[in-house]
Amino acid sequence: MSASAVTPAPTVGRPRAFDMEKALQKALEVFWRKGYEGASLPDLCEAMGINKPSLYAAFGNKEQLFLKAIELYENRPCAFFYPALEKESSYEVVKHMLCGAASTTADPDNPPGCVIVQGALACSESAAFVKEALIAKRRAGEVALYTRLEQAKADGDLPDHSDPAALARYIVAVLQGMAVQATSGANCAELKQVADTVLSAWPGKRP
Amino acid sequence: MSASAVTPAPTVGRPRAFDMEKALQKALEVFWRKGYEGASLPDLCEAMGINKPSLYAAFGNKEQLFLKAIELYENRPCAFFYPALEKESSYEVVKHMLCGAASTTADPDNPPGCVIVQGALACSESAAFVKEALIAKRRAGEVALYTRLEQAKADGDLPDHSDPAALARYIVAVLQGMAVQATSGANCAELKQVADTVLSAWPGKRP
DNA sequence: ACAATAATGTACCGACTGGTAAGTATTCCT
DNA sequence: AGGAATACTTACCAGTCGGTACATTATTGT
Repeated sequence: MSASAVTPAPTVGRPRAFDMEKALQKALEVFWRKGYEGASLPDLCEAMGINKPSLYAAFGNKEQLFLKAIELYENRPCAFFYPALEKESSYEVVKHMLCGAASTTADPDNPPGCVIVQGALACSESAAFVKEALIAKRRAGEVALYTRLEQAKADGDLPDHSDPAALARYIVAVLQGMAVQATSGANCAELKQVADTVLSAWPGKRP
Repeated sequence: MSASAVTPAPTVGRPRAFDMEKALQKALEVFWRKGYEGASLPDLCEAMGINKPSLYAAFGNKEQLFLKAIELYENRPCAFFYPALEKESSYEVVKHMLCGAASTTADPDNPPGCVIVQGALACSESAAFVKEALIAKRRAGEVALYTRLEQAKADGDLPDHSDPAALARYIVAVLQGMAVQATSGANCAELKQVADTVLSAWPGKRP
């Protein structure tokens, strides 16, 4: 499923002079900070330490580079999301998501916010495909949480009158709002206060 | 304070062939849908029904046009926010904000979302001024709500142990998250469910 | 040693970006 | 009627955009 499996390392020819994953990491930082359209090819090349032909040979084009950077984002900085679904109670699921979002979106070692939110929120028609891809990622997260909360309701963890779809949408809205707050300069402690506010009123059972 | 007061309508010379406010309304729609950088001058001119020299003569440049469009946005589609602060109880303040946001960001007659959120969330350096201006607008809203919730606490509307700053940040995060959800395709009913979820756990007194 | 293969650096491409110079048309004031 | 003032239209500007052609360099297999 990794890129090297799709494009196996060639045995002949001049070897690549840069580390693809490190370059992708640098590209992610640029897209994260500037968005898909705000990140120019010179921006990306400078950060990645390569030039345009190398970028195109290794990653296809700007759009494919972005999609690969998003894949890396989901596996590294944003790796807290799907594992949180495995927690035993809905309270802990939500707690891990909210605290993970607070830590990640306001991490001083990374650009502020969430690239899946701000990568292509409002953009020109030429970025429509990327915008739709990010919408799909956001919806997938919401659906996964919804499914988990359905199970919590079936388990008796959430009360009978609760609406898992509405709760999932609510939590996802808070996560996305925290990302916006991070780009506005909110720090981790401030975002954790938001998380605590949500958790203090969570209808599910406590651990 | 309006533009016509700063630039009084001239009594001599060829009269302007278009309605400045209607043109500004059209520009707002383009910026709302595409963001500051995603909206090109041909996009804006076509929607406004004028050509570039007329745009520059009437509005200055793209940046000033954007700032004037945002001003219009605050006075029209987003006019619910500051009046909501006048409501008698913190519950009603928050209710009006959440319901107003649900109606505005998912209004089928307007682009989805909130231009103050998505107008310049992640962008290139050349849009830094616009980005900072939008951050300031978002913070101003949060501060205004914070001040109102401080008063609610002093009034005994909110419990003594409550933290108005954290509550204001929480509500603003939900509002911004709702805007992101609207750009992802959420409709008004779905966003109202988010609003209801927040309101059902609001710590303030009910009307 | 030599072909085959692949990555690199340079230099370029057409299209588009925000912005403007200059000439023309329309109005008010005298 | 004529001048002054303003807006409109056309055509253009330099700079940047994403993307690539081409020659060069570095490696492997024979």
